[in-house]
Amino acid sequence: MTRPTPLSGFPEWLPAQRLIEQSLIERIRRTFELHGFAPVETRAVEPLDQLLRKGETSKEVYVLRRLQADAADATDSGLGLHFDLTVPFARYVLENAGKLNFPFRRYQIQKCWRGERPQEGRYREFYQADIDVIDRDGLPNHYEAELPVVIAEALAGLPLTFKMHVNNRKLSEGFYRGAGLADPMAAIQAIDKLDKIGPDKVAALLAETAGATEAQAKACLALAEISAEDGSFAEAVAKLGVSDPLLDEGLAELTTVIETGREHAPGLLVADMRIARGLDYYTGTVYETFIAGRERFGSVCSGGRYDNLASLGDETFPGVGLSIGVSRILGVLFGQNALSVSRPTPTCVLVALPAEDDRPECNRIAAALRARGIATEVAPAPAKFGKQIKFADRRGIPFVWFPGAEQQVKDIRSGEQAAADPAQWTPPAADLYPVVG
RNA sequence: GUGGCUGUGGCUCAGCUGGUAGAGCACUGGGUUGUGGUCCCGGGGGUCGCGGGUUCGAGUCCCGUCAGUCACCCCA
Repeated sequence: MTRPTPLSGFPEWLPAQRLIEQSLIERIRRTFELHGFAPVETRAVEPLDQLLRKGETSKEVYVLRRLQADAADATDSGLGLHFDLTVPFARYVLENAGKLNFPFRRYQIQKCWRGERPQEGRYREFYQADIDVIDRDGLPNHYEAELPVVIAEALAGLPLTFKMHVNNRKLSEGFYRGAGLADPMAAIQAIDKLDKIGPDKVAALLAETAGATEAQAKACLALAEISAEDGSFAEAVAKLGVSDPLLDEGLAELTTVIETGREHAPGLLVADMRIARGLDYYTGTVYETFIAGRERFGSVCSGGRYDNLASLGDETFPGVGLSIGVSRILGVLFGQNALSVSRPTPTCVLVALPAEDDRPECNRIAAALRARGIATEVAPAPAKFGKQIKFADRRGIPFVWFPGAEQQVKDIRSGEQAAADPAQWTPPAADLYPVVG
């Protein structure tokens, strides 16, 4: 059989990288729980109509089908792998509304799948770490200010600088409406392309899809120019001379978000009127996060407020959420070798095996160490001690244990060796588990 | 889905205008008789991505295909 080749877009890491990935996920998980978000895991698949109902581009959804299903088989109901965690969560909330307490704050760290052409920092199978707060009927604005603070803590300590760009759909929509545009939503989608196609083409697009006059297009572009790390953006918007009640609402909400961020996550947030986001279910604050110097990688943490994603009859469940692109951040970290791990295996102690007959004794030593939380393995086969030390050295295992009448443990980095009792001996805390840093 | 580039031991790569497949690292055995890392000597491992064509002869040239990769699109 020919050697299997990697599947593009479906990354599989070596143990050292997986340890780094796990430590990043663990760090995020602990922060989420520290802020009182409850864990949830949803199934990998959703009915296709659920996945597609909010205008997602259908071509990126991986569809699930039984190999034996024939064309006429109607029970082959059309399942697709989820492409994010927000849509499944909205479905989950509706399904369990009666058992949940609102406002409900949950986190979810799971794989997602998108059938796009992969490239650096973009995968077809990847981890997202998602927090959302969903309430019943109404959702106070302060949650939109709270979530970025949680994210800032989750990502703190990574050797990367994050900038979260924040805008508010009400602000944009109100402005466009106040400026007299017929189709504010079309204008939002046109402005979303500003970075890619430039102001000239956006102006043309505004005229074409949103029915903007030359002066209106100019006003839209002027709004998109505004950005600030503090509340001063509101005055800049006011200077453009457009007034609309929805605009005022958006300005007030965005000010709350920015000012809260200034206090609890200094340096993270920037109000940026050009952030629009393609998804049409957002109704308030929208977020996109970039790594300083790696803006081309795209957003590594995005989300927003959605008022209409989940509704049941006349009951609505408005929410706000943010998703960390764990795999994408990891891609950047691996790409610049920014993180390393002290060893590629959890094993802290290798028990040397003098002869096969000694295995029962070695197993007892290993059990005694494990009972006290020390990751231990017994050498695979009897061999000269030099070889067994080499075995440990190759794997970065810091300690080799020699059984016998007087048991000894050797730190193979320093060469220090001393008598030790498996019921007593403890390694330095830093050696207990692989350290990521 | 469209276009550019690239496919040679596990890894990084060399291989001339076509002439019988190489190096370093890694692995493994020994020197060193049960305490490693250095050093020295030896060993294993490759359908040259796959299929076809040109040729006396193809890793090398041509066509196709698959995979990887980058860009577009879209997004975490």
